[in-house]
Amino acid sequence: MSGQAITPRSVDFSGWYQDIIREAELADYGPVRGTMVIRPYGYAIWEHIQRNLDRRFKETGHVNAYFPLFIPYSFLQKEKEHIEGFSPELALVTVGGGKELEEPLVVRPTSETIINYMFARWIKSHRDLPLLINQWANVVRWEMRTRPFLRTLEFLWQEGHTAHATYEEAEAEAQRMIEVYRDFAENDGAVPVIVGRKSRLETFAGAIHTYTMEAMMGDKRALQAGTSHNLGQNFAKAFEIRYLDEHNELQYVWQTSWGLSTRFVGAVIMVHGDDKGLRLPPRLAPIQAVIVPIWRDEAQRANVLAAVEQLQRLLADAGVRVEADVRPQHTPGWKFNYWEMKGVPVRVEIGPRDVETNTVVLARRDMPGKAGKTAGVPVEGVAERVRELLDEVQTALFEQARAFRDANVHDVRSYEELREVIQAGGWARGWWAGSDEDELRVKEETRATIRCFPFEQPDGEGPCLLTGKKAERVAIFARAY
RNA sequence: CGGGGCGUAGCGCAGUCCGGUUAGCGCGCGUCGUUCGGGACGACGAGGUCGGAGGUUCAAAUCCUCUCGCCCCGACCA
Repeated sequence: MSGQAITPRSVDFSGWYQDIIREAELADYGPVRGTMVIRPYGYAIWEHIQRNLDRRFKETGHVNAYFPLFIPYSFLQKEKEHIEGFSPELALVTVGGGKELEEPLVVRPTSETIINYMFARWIKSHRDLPLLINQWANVVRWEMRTRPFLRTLEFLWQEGHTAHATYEEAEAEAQRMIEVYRDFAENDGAVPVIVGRKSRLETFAGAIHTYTMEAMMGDKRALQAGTSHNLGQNFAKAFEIRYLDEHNELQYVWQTSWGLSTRFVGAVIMVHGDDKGLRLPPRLAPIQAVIVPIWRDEAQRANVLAAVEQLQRLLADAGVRVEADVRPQHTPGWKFNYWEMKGVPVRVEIGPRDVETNTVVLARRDMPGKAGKTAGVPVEGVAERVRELLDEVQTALFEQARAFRDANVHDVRSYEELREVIQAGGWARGWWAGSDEDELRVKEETRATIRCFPFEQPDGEGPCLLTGKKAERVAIFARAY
């Protein structure tokens, strides 16, 4: 912890992002290019992401399991589009125990193949369906260009894999899970998202439909924050996953897969962070309230520390994740800055004046300086007040991010308007009936891609912004991470 | 993989063009003292194979060759 000021966000977003990761002690670079060490504070955020997602998965009937890291290379080749999509970024193990392996092993880039291989052995009857499984795991994708949390050679995620009797059930599941992600992102992460379907070009390798939630970062670039796929019967046919239906006839299952990764930590940083550091949504914050004591002499110190201890217990008993920073070597001012860098949503200050009046000072991270500070808050009922404040911060962060997002999504009617909006860094929304080639052309000329066709669509139809043809839906274009 | 930049103390950098005492500075770190309501101050101190290898030279952080790594911008992607 060097304690230095970080690069201002407006000067160099990328530099700012990296500074935050270092200064808030979220992660460090690993010795191998493109790898990162997730440090305890960063990992704690991930643990809260896990906890909140896992609860939702269980509530929707899913169970956790674990599948192997190594996958026979031949498994990936069974699904044509899947292998084509992933082969450029595979890590292969060719030597084991000092001997050349007969068949190389793939370090999983995702687990559809190995999980579906197992599904084929487990699914016999319609009574075995639906099969709803999730796994928490690491995966490896040999990316060219890496960035902490957003794209690393190895990352942590969860991947859900399900099998159903009908297309309709699988489709419902794929959409249910993107809705679970949206609920999590917006309510726990305070990250507003636009949910929709990917274009054919952007659809997952091996899927028939890919759903996504797209979030706008502080530099207005888009980030795919979670995806859900309707895999149709592609893998079922590749792995012979069949069941006997009620009429004693063999049927292929219909499947989904869905994932959300440590990338979401990057989203939280880039959506909420400011020039003072991280701003964590209370529901994901490892520490929700930090107590900073203030004293001048030994007598005051004893009194203040006694009050701090009492306060800490009050808050902890009320279910607030609280920490007291009693380190003697730092001044209060230093600690204010330190915990602001760490993004702790609420700070409780307690000094001699407060002890005398049996009050505390509360400060909220989302509002800068004095505006977010309230003095003279009675200790009596302080836990309730802190809990309310945490809810207020949670809501405020979400509203702020949503206002920013909404202010930067622009409706466009022509290619010219689209170019202008993209050039200015915003998101462009417009009627689209273009072909894959048209989409590629837009990408080549503007570096923007179709992020999704939002579920939320305007009524009626309109002329395609590029071709002028009749379009039945709008697409959102943006430059993305 | 193309383009650009950079490797000197934990972090940020100066020194490199033009070779020459014991390689500096700020922050951080340790001890002691004074401090403490928005990044305190003083004194003393610890910390370096100058990314690596080879070469040129009386002498290399500095010049030459090779090499490794990291960051940024592109193409590819959660």
